[in-house]
Amino acid sequence: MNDFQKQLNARQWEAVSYCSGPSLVIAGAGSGKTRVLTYKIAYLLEMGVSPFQILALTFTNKAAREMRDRIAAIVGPEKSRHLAAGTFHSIFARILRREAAALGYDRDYTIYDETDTRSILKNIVRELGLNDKDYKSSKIAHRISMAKNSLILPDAYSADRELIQRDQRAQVGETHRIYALYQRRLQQANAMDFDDLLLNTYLLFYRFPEVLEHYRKRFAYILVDEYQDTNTAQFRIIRQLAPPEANLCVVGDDSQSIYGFRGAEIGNILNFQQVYPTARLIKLEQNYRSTRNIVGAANSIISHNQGRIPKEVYVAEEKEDGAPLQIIEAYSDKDEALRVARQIIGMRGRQANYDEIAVLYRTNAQSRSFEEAFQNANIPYRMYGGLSFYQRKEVKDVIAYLRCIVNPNDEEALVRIFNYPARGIGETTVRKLRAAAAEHDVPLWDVVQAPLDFGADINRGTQTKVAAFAALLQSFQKVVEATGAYEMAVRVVEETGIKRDLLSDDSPEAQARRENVDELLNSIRTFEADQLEEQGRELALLSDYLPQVALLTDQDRRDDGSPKVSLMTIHAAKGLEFGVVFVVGLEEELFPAASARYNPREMEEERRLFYVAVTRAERLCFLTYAKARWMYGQMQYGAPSPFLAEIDSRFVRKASDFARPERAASPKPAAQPTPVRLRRLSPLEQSRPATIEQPRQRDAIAIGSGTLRVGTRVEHERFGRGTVVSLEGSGISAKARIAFEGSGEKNLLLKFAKLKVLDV
DNA sequence: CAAAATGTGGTTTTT
DNA sequence: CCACATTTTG
Repeated sequence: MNDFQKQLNARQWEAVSYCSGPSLVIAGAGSGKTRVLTYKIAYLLEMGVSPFQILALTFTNKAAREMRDRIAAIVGPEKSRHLAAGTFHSIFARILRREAAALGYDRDYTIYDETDTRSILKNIVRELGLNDKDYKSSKIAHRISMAKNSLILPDAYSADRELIQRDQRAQVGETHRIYALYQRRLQQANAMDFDDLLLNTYLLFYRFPEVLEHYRKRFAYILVDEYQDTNTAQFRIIRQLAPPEANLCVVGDDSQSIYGFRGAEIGNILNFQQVYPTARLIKLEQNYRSTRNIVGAANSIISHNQGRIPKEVYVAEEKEDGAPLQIIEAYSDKDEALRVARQIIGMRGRQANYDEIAVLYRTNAQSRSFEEAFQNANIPYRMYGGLSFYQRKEVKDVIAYLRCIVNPNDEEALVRIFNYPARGIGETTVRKLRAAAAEHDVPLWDVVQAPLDFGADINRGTQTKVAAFAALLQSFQKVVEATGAYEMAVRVVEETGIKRDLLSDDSPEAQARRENVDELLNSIRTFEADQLEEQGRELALLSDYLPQVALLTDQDRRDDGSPKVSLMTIHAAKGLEFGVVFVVGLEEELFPAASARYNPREMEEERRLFYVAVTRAERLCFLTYAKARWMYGQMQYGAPSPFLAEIDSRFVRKASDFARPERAASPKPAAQPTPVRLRRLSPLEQSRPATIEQPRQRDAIAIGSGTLRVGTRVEHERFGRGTVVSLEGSGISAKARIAFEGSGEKNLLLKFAKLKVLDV
């Protein structure tokens, strides 16, 4: 115990040892937050608290795994084994499984992913006869998700005039009806989407106080990581489980709240003390990660935000100043990537190894030029994000089979595998079967097993095929309760013809597909082995495997471990640290994102994102921007990000235009870059993009429906009515800047934008 | 039923 | 420009 205290600073120790009542730990970037969480749990265990009584909630599997591993390393695997430490979703999924019946679900419910959701929404939109231009599945999915995250059920949604009006303004006034149907369909399929795992947990506790009481008693100590990212549903569940005087410890940093766009409520952390008035506030402000320059720069960035929990992150006396942040200007996105590559080559071996370096960008689309440049320069890299392993077609296909076997009502999975591998059951047949199911209001699986009973009009040959398909699934279902998950999966791959299908093709792509399926099978085997060993079970079933695989992401996969430069979005980098960080694409319109420009709340989130990016760096931080960027098939010219000017000039240097990137061969680093004082851009400069060859300003440009001049009133399909502010370029590169009523100013390529001239 | 043509839209996304 | 989704075509 004394040991713990010695390994922590005073604040950290206070956070660890304060266990009687609620506490709010504000953990500045690099202040040892994970350390506090793990030591706190270890401390509780050492104090004799039973692991069963501790609930630790995180946002990622990775964070949960790390926490468990580190605790196990301190107190040993025995004591840490039975901790309820996991993501909100996985812990709640387990509770919901146990209590499924209370909510009218079966314990083997399926967890639907976004793809499943989108596909259902598309069907509903079609059935309701709504036009899918306005009712795009992504848009509807987002609205429904936001509602669920705010604990708004379909009935409440329909009754909420404000919500309905907001939807109507966005041309999706029927969203509430879609939502209601969507929920019905999920229930029918015995399925929950990600948001339901939270929503239904809340409902469970709300409707069944005795169930809540049970979990309240059980979880005497609750810890929450990354509290600034909780949404309303998560907050309300925490409040259910932890009454005002409970031993609740939430840890987070309001300055690192970057998921507002997804429903995270920064207010949860800002107002914590109002909900838990007796909460002890502990601030961890000493940064152990970064140099003085980096911390100074980060502080100056975040100081431009209003509405923060006051704190000043500082650096220990003995920590070095380090190099100032270096701003690198490039001519184009390609040039930017090239300069970054040269820097990396230059410092390789001396200042940093590949795996200590990260390139962080605002959008995934920016990764391309870096991939190219790194390939040319022979720099090994690993890209995070992009499409996940579990989203690959072949992986999803196998999982779809497994899902159907465990939960035959899982309609999305059933439809997916109907004709894979090809068995001559075409679209028409599926449509007929689904129609029959809808008409009789029964699960699709019932119709599949006896099409004629439900009046599905299909011919003799097709009937045979459908019957064979049904028999195949039934044969699996019969044995699934008594067969290990791995054996089941292997049998599926072999007996359904998936294996044959994959082997029939010897293209490199098919080879990759086989490897992916192999990897999936291996992961199932590993899962089973872990279960047998850890839980001391005799058999790990598919129904044990599926709930957790649905909650896995690509980040949960290991790679080969050879040193590589990391390429990722800033969002993906949260919680990580690197010796050297390149924050790239610091341009107006890109970072901060153009859409945030007129919205102070979003601007603050963008700024926090920038703060997160810079604070990932331990020793060196580079900030780069390109004066021109290839985007949407056009060269776009932009100005440097206004964020650059917000950094206190003491902590940055701008690389002189003549300073060459260091050469690998040179014994000493190149000459110190010349300091440049960043000043705020005057309004005039801001409005004029810093272009190399500025496109000519134009007085008038003719388009299909008339002639555009400054001041011309126009209408755009998506953005509505607006007024032309300026015109430039000609031919295919003709552009207009238009101030839209409601959606702000936009630069449009006339080649693409279908504008209608309104007045004459 | 798959390949080819055409259309579309294009932040971030821990689960 | 490029990734994708949908529609058309052999």
